[in-house]
Amino acid sequence: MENLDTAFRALADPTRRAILARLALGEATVMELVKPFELTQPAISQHLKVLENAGLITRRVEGTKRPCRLAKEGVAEIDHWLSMLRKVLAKNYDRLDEILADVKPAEKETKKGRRKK
Amino acid sequence: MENLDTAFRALADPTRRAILARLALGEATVMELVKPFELTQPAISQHLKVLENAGLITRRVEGTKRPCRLAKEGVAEIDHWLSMLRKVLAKNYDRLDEILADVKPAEKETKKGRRKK
DNA sequence: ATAATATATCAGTATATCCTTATATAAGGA
DNA sequence: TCCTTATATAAGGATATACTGATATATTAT
Repeated sequence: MENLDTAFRALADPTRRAILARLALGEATVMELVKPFELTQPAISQHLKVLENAGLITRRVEGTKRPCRLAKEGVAEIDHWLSMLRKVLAKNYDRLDEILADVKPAEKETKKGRRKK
Repeated sequence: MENLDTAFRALADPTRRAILARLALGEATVMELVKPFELTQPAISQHLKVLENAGLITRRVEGTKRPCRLAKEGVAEIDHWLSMLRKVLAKNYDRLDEILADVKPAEKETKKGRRKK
């Protein structure tokens, strides 16, 4: 699942998350996305490339502008993977906790008392 | 939000996602986690450190073993951030689409016809 | 004590990432 | 046509990552 690699790596950068957050408000051109940051235009363009490759945004051509917007599918894919963990944590975890709660008191004496020095 | 950086970066590696998937089935020790991979034990230990720092797993001490398990909170945090995008994409996007559908036909003539050469 | 097992840490290396400046390309307007 | 604006790409440097093999540490068994 190399696509998830790309997607999660894309989300690992605060600038890129901020860009996505901005795009959540609606389309924006590259220069509009540059403004709020103390970064150069090439830097933002490179971030946008990363986001596009990750399937998290799409771009239209409008004259010399390239308005960007969020891509449904990309977010959905990530979401899908996370839902696996989410389910486990929501449903099974409590039961697992009980199991462990049972195990812990019975835990083999760990001899911490006679540690050297 | 430096924590989200760490969390998403942790998820960007397929080995680490596989480890999490394994832990979704229940606790496992380091050596148990090493087995399924063609990686050395130090490699897995390093991945576990990354996952722990990201708040995605926790570890108990049990004799010489360090059983690992998923950490609810970490997943929740990521989930929380993603829900922002999810909401936008689920609720507002269609409306945005309509707006853009309106704009597009009115889009300024882009003169693609007279491109050089 | 000594050895064995489970795990962590260190040193080194290859590759990737994030930024910058400089430059290329493409469209729109004078 | 020439100039400007919007964006992309290239080159280079600093830092981070993902491994490996070697070694350190802690716990348990003998």
